[in-house]
Amino acid sequence: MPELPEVETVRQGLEPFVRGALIENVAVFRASAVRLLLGGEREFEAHVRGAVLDGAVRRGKFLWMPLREHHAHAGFALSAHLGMSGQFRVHREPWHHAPEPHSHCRVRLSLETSGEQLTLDFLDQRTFGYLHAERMLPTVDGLPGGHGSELASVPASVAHIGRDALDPAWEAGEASAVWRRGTRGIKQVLLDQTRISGIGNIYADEALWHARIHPQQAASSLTRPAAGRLFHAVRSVMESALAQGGTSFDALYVNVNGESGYFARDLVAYGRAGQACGRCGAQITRESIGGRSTHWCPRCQRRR
DNA sequence: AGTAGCACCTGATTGC
DNA sequence: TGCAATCAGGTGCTAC
Repeated sequence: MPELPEVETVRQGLEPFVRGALIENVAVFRASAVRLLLGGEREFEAHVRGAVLDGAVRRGKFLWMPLREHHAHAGFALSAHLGMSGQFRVHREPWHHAPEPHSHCRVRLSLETSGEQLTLDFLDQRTFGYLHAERMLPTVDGLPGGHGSELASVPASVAHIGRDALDPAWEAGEASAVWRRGTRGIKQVLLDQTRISGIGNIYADEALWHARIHPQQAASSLTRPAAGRLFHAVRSVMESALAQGGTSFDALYVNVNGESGYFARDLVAYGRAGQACGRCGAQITRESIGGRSTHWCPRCQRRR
């Protein structure tokens, strides 16, 4: 569910609350919502309790909060993946005055930051998301590991993913060289987080519509101009969505204050099967590709 | 090495 | 009304 614009909205929302915040207490309500190298929620709790968070960083759909260099926590981060339905919610009340945890609340943290006591909940209906306490590794290229930090390091579980779709130092030519490898259709390549990180099912369909490319066109056959159009379409769609706080269809995606995003109004392909294409008027088609429902205009996105 | 298929979950909606 | 089937923003492991 949450793709790059939604995760970035969450990151920006968390940032002011978690920079310099001390984790005073932790409660894990569902053991499988936390991971640790050696396992066990007790160990997770012991690991993060007493740590000081140093801001919020994102690469692709992965989020993390580095732990400030300080005795046991040096070189570690509290990382998170929202999966299909994860969310962070900030309550500006201390632990004992915060609302009863929601039935989907998997982990609750109490934070102390510049004199204010906060309660930070991690909710996740479908439980594909998780929190993780893990070691930071240096990035292979020495470049900053993620959006929101200058540090050239990423959590171990993030090390395998590709460049962030909004990485300002990434250029269309480099991206298309990465995409062209292999035999799959371009949509499946866009969803492969090792080739480009941050795109999910909504924005893949949206970007392909804007670039007028058929989702099943072999990635290896993309012309240079088509790859360039796609690269820019990915960025402009993601930037527009971010400016509107992301796409919310229901309560499963909201920001840290519980507010929805408004990009659903601007979707031109995703979820519009049977409706008229906004460019040519043909009916938008929907079909399953690689196990994901895929929407495109059969007239202006031709396979070549 | 690259790729397809499936497992991991809960809950809302659809159809009989 | 009840119940089963289907679908949903994602990732990672396994077996080819």
